[in-house]
Parts: sequence; C-alpha cells; structure tokens
Amino acid sequence: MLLRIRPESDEPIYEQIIHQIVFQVAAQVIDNGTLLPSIRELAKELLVNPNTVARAYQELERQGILAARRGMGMGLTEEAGKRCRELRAQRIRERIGQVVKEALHSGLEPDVLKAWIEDELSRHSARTRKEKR
Amino acid sequence: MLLRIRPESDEPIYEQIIHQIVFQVAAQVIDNGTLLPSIRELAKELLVNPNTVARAYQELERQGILAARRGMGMGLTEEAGKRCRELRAQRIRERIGQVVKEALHSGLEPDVLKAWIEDELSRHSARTRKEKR
DNA sequence: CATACTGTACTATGTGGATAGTACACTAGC
DNA sequence: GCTAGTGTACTATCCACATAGTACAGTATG
Repeated sequence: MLLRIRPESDEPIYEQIIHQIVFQVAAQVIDNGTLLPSIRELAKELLVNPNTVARAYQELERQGILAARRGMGMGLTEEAGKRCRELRAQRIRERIGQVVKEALHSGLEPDVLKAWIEDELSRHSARTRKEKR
Repeated sequence: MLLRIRPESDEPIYEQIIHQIVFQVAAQVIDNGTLLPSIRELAKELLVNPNTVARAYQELERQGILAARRGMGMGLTEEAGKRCRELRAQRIRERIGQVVKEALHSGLEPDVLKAWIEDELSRHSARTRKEKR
C-alpha cells in the first residue's frame, strides 16, 4: 500500500492516513475484502508511531470501512467501496466550496478565479495522463 | 474591521487573522495607510487573547504589510495592497491545486470534478451578488 | 509633566497531536 | 501446546497553539 505522509503538513498524520486509504479504496486501487497491512507493519513503512496508525484504523473501523480480525489484521468491509466514495465526494466538495467562498469573498473577480481553476485542472490532468508523479 | 474567527477550525487563530486581513486589504475594503485597531482592542473584539493578535500582527509586519507606530497602533504600509494581492493569489492557487491534484489522484473522473466546481461556483457567486451571509 | 494608550517581551498553564515504551488478550500456524 | 503475530489499552514525554497575567519602553494627548 502506497501512502505519502507529510509530517510538516497542517493536516494531522492520522487524518492523512485515513483520507488516503479512503481515496485509494474509492479509486478501487484496493478492493473490498482486502487485508490491510498490520498497524506495526504500516507504522514501520511510514516511519510513524504505531499509535498514530492505530488511531487512523480505529476511526476507519468506527465508520464501517475496516473490521478487525484478531491475529490477522484489519480487513476492508463489503460496504467499504460505497462508503469511501461517499466520503471522497464529501471531502472534495467541501474543500472546493471553502476555496471558492473564500476567493469570491476576498473580492477576487469570478473570471480570474475560473481562469486559475482551468489552469490547475489542465496542469494536473496532464500529469495524470502520463504517470502518477 | 470585520473578522470572523472560528476557534474550532484546523487553521490556527493567528493564521485566520493574518489571511483575513490580507484578503480584506487585497479587496481594498481597507485602504493603504489605514491605522488598524490596536492589539488589545482587536483581541477584545474577537474574544481572543492579545498574544494571539500580537503574533498575527508581527507576522504581517515581517512581510512588510504592517508597520508599528508606538503609541498609535499598527498601520498599513504603502506596498500593503500590492503584497496582499500577491499573497491572496498565492494562497488561493495553492489550495485549488491541492484539491484538484487530490481529486484526480483519487480516481475521480475530471468531468465529475468540473461539474462539482461549477456547482460550487454558481452557488457562492449567487450569494455574493446579494449580500455576504 | 502626567496620564493613558501603544507595541513588545516575558513566564506559566492547559490542550491536542505525535512519539516512546510497556502490557494484555486473542488467534493463525507450525 | 507454543510461538509469533495481531489489535487494544495504558502511561509518560515533547511540541505547538492558545490562554492568562505581568512588566517594560515608547508616544500621543491632555
């Protein structure tokens, strides 16, 4: 499982883990029923404390995306795909709304904002077409 | 000066103060050369600790937007307008880029993303046309 | 000059995120 | 049954943000 953690980010590490797993499940990079790496294993891979991974896993379990299997690890639920797509939509729409609201509220002309959005859209979709990074 | 502080936000209070002042200067709601409310005064108005306001003012001074006038308060620089418009563009473009990158990287179809953006754009520009909230 | 305001600089406390380390109960696999 | 791995639950420490309170140097204003 490929996760990119930025310790210096404003977003807490345990939330980065949560949302990146949610996004990968939504993108079907990880399929329903898959067994995720154990807390200690993922912690070692991400150079992060096991407690931090445990907190992320607990939150995902609370939302019905993960289910604990003692002695084996944490597995994805059957509803994981559906729920993750819902969460992805919720997160993205909320963040778009924040930026747009903030930008217009700051007196920025809507045309300029739309131009910037188009710019970023083409920039990142160009990268997506070729490879991931 | 109208600032809306959300103590429960992920964004630290002192950063909220900074970026809201920057945005209002960029929008020319506050003109160059204006004298801002004193640290203690603004702190009382925002129901926030004076130290928090002081930290925001110090950062704005460090960026050449504010200048301290002992006994009077903090006043906007002559370059304040220009610098604040630069900072506004930087902040907005960066946040747009993050959301777009995240969304496309999560396997979301570009068409869906564009639809969501159009939705939020029309929603908030409708509000802007009438009043602020 | 005297007062009241200004910004600035401290110390101390509380909270949440993150780390470190330990311990316990459960289970797959040999 | 044993071992090694699993999730879970603690305690302790560190750091940043925010708060509370005090003190000091400079200045506008009377």
